[in-house]
Amino acid sequence: MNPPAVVRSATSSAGRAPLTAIVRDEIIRMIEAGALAPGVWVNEADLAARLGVSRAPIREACRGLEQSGLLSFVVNRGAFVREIDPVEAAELYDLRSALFALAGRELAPVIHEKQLRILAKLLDDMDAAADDGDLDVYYPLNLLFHQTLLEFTGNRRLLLTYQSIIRELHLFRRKALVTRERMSDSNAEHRAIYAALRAKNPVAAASLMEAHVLNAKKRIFQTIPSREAAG
Amino acid sequence: MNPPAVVRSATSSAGRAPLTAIVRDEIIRMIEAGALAPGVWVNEADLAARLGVSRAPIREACRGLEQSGLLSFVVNRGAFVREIDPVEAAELYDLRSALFALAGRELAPVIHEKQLRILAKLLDDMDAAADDGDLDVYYPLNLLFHQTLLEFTGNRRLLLTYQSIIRELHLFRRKALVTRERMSDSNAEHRAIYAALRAKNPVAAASLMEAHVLNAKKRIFQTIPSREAAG
DNA sequence: ATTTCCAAAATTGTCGACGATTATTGACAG
DNA sequence: CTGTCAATAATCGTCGACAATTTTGGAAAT
Repeated sequence: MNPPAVVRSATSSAGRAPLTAIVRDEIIRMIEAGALAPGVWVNEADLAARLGVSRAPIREACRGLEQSGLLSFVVNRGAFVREIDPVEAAELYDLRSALFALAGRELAPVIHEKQLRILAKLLDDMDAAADDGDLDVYYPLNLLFHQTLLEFTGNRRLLLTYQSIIRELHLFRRKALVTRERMSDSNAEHRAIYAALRAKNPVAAASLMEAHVLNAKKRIFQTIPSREAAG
Repeated sequence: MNPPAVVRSATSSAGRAPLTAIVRDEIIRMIEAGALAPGVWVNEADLAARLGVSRAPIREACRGLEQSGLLSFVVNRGAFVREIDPVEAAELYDLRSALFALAGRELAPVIHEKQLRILAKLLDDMDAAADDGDLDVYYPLNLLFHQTLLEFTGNRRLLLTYQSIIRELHLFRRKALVTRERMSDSNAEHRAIYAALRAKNPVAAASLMEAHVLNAKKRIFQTIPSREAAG
């Protein structure tokens, strides 16, 4: 008999975290790592065995992930990682642009020096990565830059909704053609946003941040769709 | 006996809907009907007995509702209807205003005559209700008007996100002081929105719709908090 | 070789059960 | 009368089991 996987020790001291939460995070991790690609079927028994738990916490976690748009259930066939088609991806980009603009409008009046320094550091790092043409460095920094802006607003709800949309958008697996030039262009937009925030100009920040997301949308859809979706 | 692949309708052939979905809808209904007030504990065994099912579908449904912000789980104590505090309510209003503005921006360029007539009818009905000072008629019409605008955009994702926020906001149970005058003011804003849409002016529509939600926010927070939450 | 059919295997949806944790009751002391 | 604390009851989180449904694999037929 296989010993239970070492999973139950997330918070050891007090009452341990419910298995459902652990499973939920693990599935999210697998999706983001690519171990669970869009369209792929989620085998409950298999996951249960691998995590050393029963199917109940698995199913509860999947129901949560269904609601957050990462999984979809088909009756008597189980749960599947959702596939985002171009139409829905476009809708998600529009949503994201509106939320990002809102973040800018809320952040500009209240941003302070310490926060600006953190952003400036990220901008420099991204420029360095762009000069090297190193997407593996640029991409996470880019995500972090956006997320940091959202966090600085102090609007918890806005951050959560934004993150949820980003996760879903991640299921739209069309790779944009990322060139050194595009990274530089993108970071130039970041610097314009930074300037508007530093100037504490809500209207400019909102406008630039909205445009920034819509430009990203354009770049994705201008890229010729690759033939890799079929499995 | 191989039916064409297209008509795999979920209605008749494949038996009944999963219990989880039924339970989920029932809990939502109870919340909206006030049978489950914010802060109230959701008794799993009780619900299971009343609906004639086991606890498994109940728990799965609750996990979904947790993710959509209507319930919150406390370890070893179960699920509770969430309570929205003023801070979070304010955040939700801001989100809602951004989404409503986006709807206006997207709808204005594409709205057509048939849709405008439907809106005009709603406006007239709301004015009638406002003249009568009948909130019980005005309030549902008001909800319908907003939802219809979202539907007309054709942006499914936007509609879903908006509805989710509205549901959560419903958990912030502070009653605004609704007078005949306020209903008239509100509907005057509706008519301004209608005019901007009819003129196919995205900028004006977005701006008016954003302001409309922010005015509603103001009205809620100007109302003196009532002593009814505790219990 | 392809299609049709049917039994076997796999999987889902749902249920009841059990230990662990939390809430409640009620005796008892101050 | 009030507060403490143990015994009891209620509830949660989790598990394994089972019927219904779907998928699989291969034999039979075209």
